[in-house]
Amino acid sequence: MRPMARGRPRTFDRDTALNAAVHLFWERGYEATSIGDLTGAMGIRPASLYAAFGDKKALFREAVEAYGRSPEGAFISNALTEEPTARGAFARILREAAAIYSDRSHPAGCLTISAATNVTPQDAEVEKYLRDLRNTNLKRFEARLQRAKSDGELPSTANPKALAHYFAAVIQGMSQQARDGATQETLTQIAAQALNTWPLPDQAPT
Amino acid sequence: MRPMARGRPRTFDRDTALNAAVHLFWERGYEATSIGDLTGAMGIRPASLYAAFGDKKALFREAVEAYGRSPEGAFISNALTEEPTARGAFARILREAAAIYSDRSHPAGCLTISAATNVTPQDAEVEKYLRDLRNTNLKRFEARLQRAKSDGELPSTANPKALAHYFAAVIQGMSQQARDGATQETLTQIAAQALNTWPLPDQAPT
DNA sequence: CTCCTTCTTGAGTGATCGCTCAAGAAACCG
DNA sequence: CGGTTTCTTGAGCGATCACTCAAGAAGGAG
Repeated sequence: MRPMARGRPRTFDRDTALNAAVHLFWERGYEATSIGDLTGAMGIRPASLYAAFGDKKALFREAVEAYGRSPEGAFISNALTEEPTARGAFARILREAAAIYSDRSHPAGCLTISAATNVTPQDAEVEKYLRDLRNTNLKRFEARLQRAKSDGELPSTANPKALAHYFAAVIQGMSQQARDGATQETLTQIAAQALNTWPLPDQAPT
Repeated sequence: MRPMARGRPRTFDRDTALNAAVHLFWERGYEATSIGDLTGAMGIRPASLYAAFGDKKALFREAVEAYGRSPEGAFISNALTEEPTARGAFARILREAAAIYSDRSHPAGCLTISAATNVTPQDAEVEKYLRDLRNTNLKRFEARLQRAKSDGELPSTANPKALAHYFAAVIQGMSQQARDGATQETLTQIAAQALNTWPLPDQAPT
């Protein structure tokens, strides 16, 4: 049960403020975004931020989780669970990445890929947090491709782990290209080229 | 002519100190590396650093230039100028990237790709400096592929710009994978998969 | 030797970092 | 109404940031 609200109510919308933090972390990354930047964008004072979210690292983790629930952050998981074939899943992932990473209504590229690249040793746990997320996605890729191999969608010579790393690398490269200014058209061409390597299935016996 | 050395000579080796700076910037990136980190690794005091290199941004630019002259930073340019065919050049680039990015004798991945991903607005020029380097490499890729198309090495249907972005994305993804812990074997498999998409030449008339 | 130049040393600049605290304000409960 | 709880406000904490300065040290020139 949700306890009754007691005391002075919060004067700002927590989700709205969190979305502002997502935007800033997405654009600049963890350490390059200061508490002052955050309170400015969220429209609150530092003490309110700390009362509502804990400290900067806890706010960042909440921001990453919120990003992961948003359409821009969830499209990979959605494709993996919704598409019946592995090829369909990766084709959709690449196509949607091209559209989302270059969408100018939000920062370019992927927050999980680029928000904690340059950190001081004291924030190494933040870097590890995102790296673990990336490597978890890698394992999901590999598991989906292993299933495709077992199902016969991929040939018996296919290497699920190598293919998983390959598609992960292409997606991370597309994120970087988007942050460097690539258009949706260009990213879509990268995606199409990447999908050209999809292994042909075993020849049916004649 | 080199002017005569006057005044008290420098007590440290400038190139050795610069290499220490390269290593730190490569590992952590521009803003996550403090002057204190640098002076500690270089074995000098702040005033000596400023006397020898100017300010932090000038030191970073010198470090990037030194990286670009090192084998780890020059291998792409070397392959483009030394290999007679475009396919040979990109095959070599991908193969060497797999070896260099995962080499544990220095930080993982590519400095140009990862050293200025997360910067505050006041250091935006540093981010732009590396981005311009990346986009210059992209143009070199495109020019080499355009030449291959003119030479008939690539089919008349090939899209040099799209291929350039594709290979750049794969290389940037390989750098990220290396920083996330991928081994040389895994990176080599990514490289092989990427090269599988090389367009087949026009069929010779029969 | 003295003079001149340049580098090194040690201390310290103002600004910004993440974060906190005391006091006041705004809700509900009885 | 008073009492309790929680949030907001404004000021400011110690630490670290990039950077600088005055004084001294180490070389060549004359």
